[in-house]
Amino acid sequence: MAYSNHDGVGRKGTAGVVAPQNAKGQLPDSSRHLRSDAARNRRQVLRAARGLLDTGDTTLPMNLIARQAGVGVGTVYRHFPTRRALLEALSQGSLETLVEEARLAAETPDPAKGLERLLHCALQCQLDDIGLATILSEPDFECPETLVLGAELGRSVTTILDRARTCGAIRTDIDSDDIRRLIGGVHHALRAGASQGAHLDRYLQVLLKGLQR
Amino acid sequence: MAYSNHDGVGRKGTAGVVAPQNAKGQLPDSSRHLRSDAARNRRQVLRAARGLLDTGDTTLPMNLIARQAGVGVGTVYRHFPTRRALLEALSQGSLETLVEEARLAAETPDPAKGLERLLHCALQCQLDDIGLATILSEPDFECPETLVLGAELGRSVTTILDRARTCGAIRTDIDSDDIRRLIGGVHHALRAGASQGAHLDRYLQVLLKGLQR
DNA sequence: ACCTGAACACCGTTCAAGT
DNA sequence: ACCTGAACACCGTTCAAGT
Repeated sequence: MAYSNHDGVGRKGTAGVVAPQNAKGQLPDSSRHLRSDAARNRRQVLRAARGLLDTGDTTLPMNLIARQAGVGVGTVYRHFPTRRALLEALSQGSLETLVEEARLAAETPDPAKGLERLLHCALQCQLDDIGLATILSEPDFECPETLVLGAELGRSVTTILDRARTCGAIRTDIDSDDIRRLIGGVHHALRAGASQGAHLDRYLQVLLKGLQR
Repeated sequence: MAYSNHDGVGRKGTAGVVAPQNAKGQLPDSSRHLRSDAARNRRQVLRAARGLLDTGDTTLPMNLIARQAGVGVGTVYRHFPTRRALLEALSQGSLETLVEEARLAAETPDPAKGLERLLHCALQCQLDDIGLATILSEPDFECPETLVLGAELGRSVTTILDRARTCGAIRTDIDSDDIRRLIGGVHHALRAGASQGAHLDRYLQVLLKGLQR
């Protein structure tokens, strides 16, 4: 995935080659015009936060992050005024991946297949990055970049739903926000047990069948 | 509901007439053999905690509870060694209600109707008491009383599933723990939006249809 | 511009001292 | 038996002082 190597640092497993460019070869807005020491601090903060998140700890204590990143707390707050902002920066790569997948899903010839593809990918992305799940569970974005991405995601979902509805594949009273919430619910159900993603296919089947007309 | 007036104090709305007996006319185990001042402190702690929980705040800060209850922190810890224990005591009444409803659901002649009744009630109970939702999302109970109730609930759910499976009403690869997780997921989905329970019927329909063979 | 870290309020948890 | 609350470690957040 070309989208994982911007400044959000890598997620668990990925080796963390931090390139200052996104897939379009531009510096992300949030890192543009940063003094080099500031950029470095920002990366360190994100790296530390990512480490904590991959632990499964979603609380992201600012003081702890500052300590692990080797910066003052104030620096963390300067770069990320709220925990939400930090979370959005951490998950930007995952969100970009999901947005791209949703776009592809919306282009799938068979609308039912497109919906299935969308839901599967959304679940998998949230399982892979709990930060993504966290920001999607509360859909008011703080950062301009993620706001744009979220809007694009919403449009793709709406497109898929419209097409699936038109061909009678799904019930008519479900909108894109319902999908967001239901996917969040299934994700929650998947996490609420020992074997995290082991039941993904089964629960996904339940959701897909449940959405049928 | 006869089960709401034990020592768990009332939930939101209920006027909080605290009777020291449960529906069977016995003192709950946790309040038996308590010195009268201890019993009073326990009630005060539960009352304060319930107030916080009804705010929607599920964090239940022990120090704050102690302050609001007018007792020392140590007293809170003495009665409730962990937050989980406190949560279980708070939700015992709701759990009893749900257990009773599940028993009735298991006796419903039509297994499909029984399942529908069970799921509807489980969702409604969790919407009514977020404490119940919290303890059910992590099914290892600490208090003997709630442990027993949880086991009984599990048996009813299993009974309902067995009967529904036998008559071909539902898929064969869903067990009672799946139901617990999926209900928790739908509950989560319902909370993830402005209008809390407004979509209950719709999401419940999705789940019920999804569970069909 | 940006960074630092002290400062203050607050929570978690324990435990010695009380009645 | 039971209660109190000081004590210590730690987090959230701000902000004056620095470079």
